[in-house]
Amino acid sequence: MNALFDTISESAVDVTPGGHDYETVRKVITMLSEDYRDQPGLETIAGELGMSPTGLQKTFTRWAGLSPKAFLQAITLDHAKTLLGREQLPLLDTSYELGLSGPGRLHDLFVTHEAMSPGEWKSGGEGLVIRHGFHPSPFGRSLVMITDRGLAGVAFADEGKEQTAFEDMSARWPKARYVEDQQATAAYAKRIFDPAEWSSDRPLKVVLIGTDFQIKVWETLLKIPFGKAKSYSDIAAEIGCPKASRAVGAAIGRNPVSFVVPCHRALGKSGALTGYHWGVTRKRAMLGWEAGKA
DNA sequence: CGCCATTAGTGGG
DNA sequence: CCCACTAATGGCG
Repeated sequence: MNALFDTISESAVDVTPGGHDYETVRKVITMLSEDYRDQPGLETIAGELGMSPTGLQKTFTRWAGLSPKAFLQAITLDHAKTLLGREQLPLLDTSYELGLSGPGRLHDLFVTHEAMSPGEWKSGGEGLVIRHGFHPSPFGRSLVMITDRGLAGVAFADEGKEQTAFEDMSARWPKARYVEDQQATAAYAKRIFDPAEWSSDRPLKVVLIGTDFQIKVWETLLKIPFGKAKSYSDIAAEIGCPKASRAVGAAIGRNPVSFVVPCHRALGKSGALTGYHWGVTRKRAMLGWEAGKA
């Protein structure tokens, strides 16, 4: 189908250069979110996109692991509420102490993290060398940033907006030295977006650069298992600041390592998506995608 | 009831 | 001052 298969091959997810599948999915999600009152059918949507219903069906299933109908089900408010329901995590979880995300679920992205202290990054990343590159992902083009201590940033850009994403990220550590190095970041991209690469044997090293409060919030996000979600207020309670849910939201919004630190798994108490730094549509896509793999 | 819109309280940066 | 929150309140089918 696509002759230009790149380094990330043989996966069920959309890893085609340019993230073509995601582009289709993004449009569908946008349409559904706008017209959710009058439930456009598969035919209508396909028509709008200039695709055949079967073609759309195929693209969808390849991307999400779900039929469009099931996907629609997976991104409703109702489903989001289900993600929030039940299941309290033990407050002191062993895997958390080890810095692993999630209690041993087979297909989860295992992460070891290290916090960079305020003193170290306060200078705006002075002395820090950050290598970066863009790569296709199931959620559009992703910008991956690494230091010699591990992964430091993951961002997303729609077609043609790469520069914006880069500026957004580099503004966070204005004094760091930025070096383009696609070769180095490609390995990370592959690890991050292909579930087949997720394994506890070979944890992904992440360096979290933020304030104490932010780090606490991000660590809490890392404990939310794949395919689940928590409300901002749950997270606030868990870090011992039950009234700070709004501040939690702000901290989550500053998470520099999107997707890896699963900020898309934070929802409003009602199940509403409420916001996402790289666009609520992308958040909806991530939750739907996880629903298809969970 | 249920679904908005508005408001006040809130804590971190 | 800004903000990816939330519970309470009041209006309107």
